[in-house]
Amino acid sequence: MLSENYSPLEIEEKWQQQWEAEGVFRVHEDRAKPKYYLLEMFPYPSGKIHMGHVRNYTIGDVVARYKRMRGFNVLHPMGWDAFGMPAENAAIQNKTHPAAWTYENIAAMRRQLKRLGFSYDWDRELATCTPEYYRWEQWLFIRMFEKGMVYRKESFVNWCDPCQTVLANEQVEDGACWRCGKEVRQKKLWQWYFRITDFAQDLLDHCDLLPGWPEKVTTMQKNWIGKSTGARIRFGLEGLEGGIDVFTTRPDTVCGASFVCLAPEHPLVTALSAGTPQAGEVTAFLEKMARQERTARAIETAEKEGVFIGAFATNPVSGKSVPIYAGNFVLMEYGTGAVMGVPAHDQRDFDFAARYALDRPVVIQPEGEKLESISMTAAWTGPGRLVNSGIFDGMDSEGAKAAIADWLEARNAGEKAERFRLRDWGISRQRYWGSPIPMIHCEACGIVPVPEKDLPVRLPEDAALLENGGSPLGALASFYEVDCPRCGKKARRDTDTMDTFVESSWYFLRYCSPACDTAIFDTEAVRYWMPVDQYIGGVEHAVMHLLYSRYFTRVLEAEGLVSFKEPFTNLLTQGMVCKETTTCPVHGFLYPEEVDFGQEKPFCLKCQSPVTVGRVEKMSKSKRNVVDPAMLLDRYGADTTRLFCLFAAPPERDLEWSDTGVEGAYRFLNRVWRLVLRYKDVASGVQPFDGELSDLSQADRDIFRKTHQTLKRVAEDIDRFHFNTAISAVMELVNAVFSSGEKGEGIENAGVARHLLESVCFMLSPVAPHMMEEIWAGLGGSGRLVEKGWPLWREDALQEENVLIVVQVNGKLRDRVTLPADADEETIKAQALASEGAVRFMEGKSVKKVIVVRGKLVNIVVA
RNA sequence: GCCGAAGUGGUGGAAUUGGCAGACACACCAGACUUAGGAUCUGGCGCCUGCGGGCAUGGGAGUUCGAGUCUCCCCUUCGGUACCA
Repeated sequence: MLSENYSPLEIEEKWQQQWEAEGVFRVHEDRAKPKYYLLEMFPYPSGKIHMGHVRNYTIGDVVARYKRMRGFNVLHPMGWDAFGMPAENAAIQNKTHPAAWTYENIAAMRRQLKRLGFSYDWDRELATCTPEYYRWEQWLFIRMFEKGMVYRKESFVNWCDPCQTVLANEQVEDGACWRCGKEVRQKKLWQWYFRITDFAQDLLDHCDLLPGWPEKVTTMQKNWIGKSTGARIRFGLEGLEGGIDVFTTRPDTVCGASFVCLAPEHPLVTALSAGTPQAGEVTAFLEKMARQERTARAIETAEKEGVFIGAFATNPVSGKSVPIYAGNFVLMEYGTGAVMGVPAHDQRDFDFAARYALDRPVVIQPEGEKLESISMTAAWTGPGRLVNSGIFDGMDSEGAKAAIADWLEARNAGEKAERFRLRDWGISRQRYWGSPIPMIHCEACGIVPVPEKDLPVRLPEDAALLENGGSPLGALASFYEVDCPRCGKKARRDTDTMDTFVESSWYFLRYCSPACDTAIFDTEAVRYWMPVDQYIGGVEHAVMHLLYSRYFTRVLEAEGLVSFKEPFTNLLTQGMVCKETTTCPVHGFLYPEEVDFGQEKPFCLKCQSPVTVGRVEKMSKSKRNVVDPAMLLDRYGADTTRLFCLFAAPPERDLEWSDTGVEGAYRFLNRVWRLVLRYKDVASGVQPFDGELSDLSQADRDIFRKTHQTLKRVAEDIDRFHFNTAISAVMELVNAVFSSGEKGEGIENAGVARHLLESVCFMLSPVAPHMMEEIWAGLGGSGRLVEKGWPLWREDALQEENVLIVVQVNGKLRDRVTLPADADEETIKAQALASEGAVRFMEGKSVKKVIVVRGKLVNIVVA
């Protein structure tokens, strides 16, 4: 039944069809079994899969298949994050419809994923661009609106010109758009916001309650949420009513304030400077600031710049009068938009004071040092004792923070305060290919949600997509002209669509009951499957997607729709797939086929210049260092591709592409095939050996023992996601069988051979499922491997008869002795002391101490 | 600047708790089989060596009978983040 040669393509197609026909990966809630929800981040349907997908989904598939074999009821779904701008851009370029483009891509990528043999329950497939999906997103939006969790406001937003849309703060990287990389500018716009900041504290607190997440990711989330603890302090306005609120993390330094500085956008700047001699200068400064891009202002490590606005403030603690400035380094959107300037104890304030010749009184004296205002070259930001601070003199800075805040609170001039860096999530997008926001603007009634019976608000198919600009829905009268659901008068439908990150913030819940058309999800199904036991994806989603998903889960919990706060119990962030780049001084990055590597020094085939075979970087089209998975599948098949991805590097680390590495993976599978051919006749028609070890010959006993040891090692390695060492353990076993066969000691006992072949088959089946299925069937096995239990190892069969004991003298390896595994400590010690190597190095010295570690080593300490 | 992770042969990487550093693989070298080998099988493969051994996990100190692993300092690389008050 097994063919002479391993022919992957034939085998793979056959088993993929078989699995599909039998529906072996279909799952249902089964309360008899423990559940395991395994999820990989779903892809954007760009058209074809890349190596990053292959790696991500291979890791997931190994775990899914393994967990099934370990008796879990495994939910392993796949779907499409299908809304987004590439579809729209492609539509404009190719004159197709985004929907057509998207569905074609989905079909193509589905075909590719199927070719890789992933064990998905395809019956649960979903695409976020279908009305069946986004209908529930609109439903939830309305529910959030009714509870005040979503609101509308006009403010400055990040605007990307090429993409013609708004970006959330999380979507701006280094002042540039996360998708197209172009610089982002600020624009004032009416936008819908999710009140994610309401959950800032809760999201932060639970970062420490996610032991299954990499610390790296929780740290990034904590930093993003960015909580600062300090105080709000109210400075009085000299000669006027009211005051200026500043936020500071260092209330202990308040007596060292020598100025107050406002953000240029702060309303008090114009109000206070009006009518003063400085008014003209202030206006000029504000105009200059307005002209400068706000992000540019933030990016530049620009020199501090400001202007005195002609007014003075009163320090509520010291009573001192200080000048008020407007300055470029103060941000309106953080804190209160105003700061107290303490030059001696804050570096920014120090720089600003240096430029405008402001005082820098010292109010914190560090231990064992004496700071002098005159001689300081940098601010002292460490701890110390308070000086020049009136009644607070002598206190330590840490204690003074609370004391001063309390003192201020008692006098109604301030209080302890907390600030978060996290801002509300702006989700309006002025684009077409997204979920319409289900709201109607009525002149009489204000903002009115679309009634539930009218959901979904379908995305119209006939919107015109314009090369540059304007919201496509905003130009489509048939879409926006509606009657107010409340008063019936003419009203206007909201023409923005939602950020596509909204769809990916709850898709994991929808997989539990993807066909449910009466609710966002079936409560019972969610109760059974959620939370996701293991989530796998790229670390690039550490902030955006993972934070939004945690937020959404909290919203649903607050609404009583789910009974947990954290959607993902365990998270694995896999590394990138990288490859070396080749650069020509004239033509830039080159494709490998544009280079002649045959010469001593490789050169560019276009211009003959010598090229640099450069850094190993993430595979990307622009760097021209991509490997197309389709090519691998055609050449080696899915099993080899999967094996390579798992063997070449541990999952969290970057995987460096290697042509010869793939060859190696292919070679190993061929070797396994030959091993099976060698023993399949002996092993056919018998049961795996399960008797007494003493009934076996020495050689068979060694193989049998090694097989059991390998079963244990592989299970433990997969449990902790060390797929590379799991595979190497099987390689060792295969090597051992080959080399014992070479010595003329091939396996004699048919049961031992059977046990070996079956074990190899089970152990490799999560990695190379097609080939193993073929072998299993060829050996006369019944059923499908995923439905089988993982073979258990026998404790008694793991035990070695003899152990190798390392003999050290003063910690250096000097000899090795082989002893029966059950030898007692005295025997071990005696044998070690008598060993040749030990004797030689102990000569002329006296033994001080002998350390015996049973089963491992003896260390003889001499002097 | 701040936060985090990582530095081990020519290369990718092993080494659950402190206990033989370099498993497994790639590359390379040699042998066997062969008309042939880019197939297969077998063996070798950290560096130095006077063949006794010595030195080796980014560098330096420390703890320990014993350190890739623990502690402290420093260096490099890669991520994240930044006038956040």
